[in-house]
Amino acid sequence: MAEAASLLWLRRDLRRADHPALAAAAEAGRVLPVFVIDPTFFDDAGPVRKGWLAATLEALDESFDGHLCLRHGDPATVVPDLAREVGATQVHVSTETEPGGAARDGRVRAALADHGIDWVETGSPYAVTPGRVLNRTGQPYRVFTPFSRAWQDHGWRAPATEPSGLQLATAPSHPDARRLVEAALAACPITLPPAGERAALERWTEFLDDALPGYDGHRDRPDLHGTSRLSPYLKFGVVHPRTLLADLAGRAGKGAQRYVTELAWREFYADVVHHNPDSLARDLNPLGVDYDEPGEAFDAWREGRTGYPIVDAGMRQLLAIGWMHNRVRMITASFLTKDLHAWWPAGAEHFLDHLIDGDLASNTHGWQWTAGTGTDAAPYFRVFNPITQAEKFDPDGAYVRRYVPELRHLAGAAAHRPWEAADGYAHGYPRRIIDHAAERTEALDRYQRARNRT
DNA sequence: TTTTGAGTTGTTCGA
DNA sequence: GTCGAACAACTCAAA
Repeated sequence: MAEAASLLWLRRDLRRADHPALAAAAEAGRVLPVFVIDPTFFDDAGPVRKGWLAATLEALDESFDGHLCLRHGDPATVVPDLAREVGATQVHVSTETEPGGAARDGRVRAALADHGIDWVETGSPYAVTPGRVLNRTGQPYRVFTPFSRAWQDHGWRAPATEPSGLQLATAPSHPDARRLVEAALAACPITLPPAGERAALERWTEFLDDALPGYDGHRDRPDLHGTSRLSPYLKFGVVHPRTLLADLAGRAGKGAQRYVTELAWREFYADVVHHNPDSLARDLNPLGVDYDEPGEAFDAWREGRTGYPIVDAGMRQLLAIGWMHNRVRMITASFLTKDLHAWWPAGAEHFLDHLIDGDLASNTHGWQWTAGTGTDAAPYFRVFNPITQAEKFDPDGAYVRRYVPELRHLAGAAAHRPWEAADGYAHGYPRRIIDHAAERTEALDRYQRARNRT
């Protein structure tokens, strides 16, 4: 059943609202929305990431009234084949800026050109497409704050209006693709948040009403619901940052400004990766520090049994719900890099495997920030103290008790120091695997030695 | 061109 | 308990 239509190949834009590429495709006539499960990316993904993608795809199919076409295979073959199958002369996409995806798009575009099919890019996953914010000498920014100012000065478009009278085309999904989605849902080891656009916008509305005024003060508190928890939706473009920025524009106050700044971080790291694609695999600013190979301590870190309550709570939260509070990401990352002296990619990979919001650019550069090898001119002496941090940001110990049952008998902040309680280890909580003060000194020594070598 | 000020998220020590 | 200084040195941006 061939019907002339434009293809809308969806990737990191799994939504209907505020979707410039959808609007552009609709202008050309009927639209066939398609998602291609690319083994190159899919096969290596962990069960949590696969599960979240699958749940998001199901919600997307529902929002397209069952018209989402699922295919499986190399997009350079699958997309041209599908275009010819339905007689499409245009393939519409949102620009992919991440290096791996951009390289793939280059191949798909070339394959389409062989068949005389047009490739049309409209919009990107960012308010400002990476590469567009430059300083006055035409160079990219490498420091966040100036970037953030220039990014806000640059500004962004108003949200795209949803095309009226959208005509959807139909093409059968591939049985393999359907099976993979169903299998991914069945194999997902955790309870996922509600997937899809409606759930994302409901969460956003709730956040605006309840938490935005206190966001600036509460965003650092893992024991509170002070953050928007929209990152899993931003990851697949279920909601676009421009939509959020438009909602924030009418709101005064520190909370709104702070949220804009947090969105700027996401855009900054995408921009840094755009200009430095190699920094996904290598240190942006190598320091030449000696690192230890991952061993038993690394396993203890991953499984949340380091004996440091806030670290273990964070690592267990990650495994339990596929998400970790940002403050705790920093604490656990500092622990791995500074207390256990591991090179950051081991930790970054573990995070990406388990986070439902795992974003390559933000994750990689967040880790490099912690390791002191990224964009920030990080003072080498910035080593997080897991106890001080816990007492500051989880003052009542509620976060620790939520994820570490062995410490639930310790009231208040005492949960952060089981070694000081007579019954601290009564319920099997592990002893500390390292001494923080000693490892802090060791980390500082290693950074010092590296500096002396250069 | 040169200079100056700033840089997400910290910790410790000593007064 | 609280507070300010010290912990180095470098890059970047803007005046």
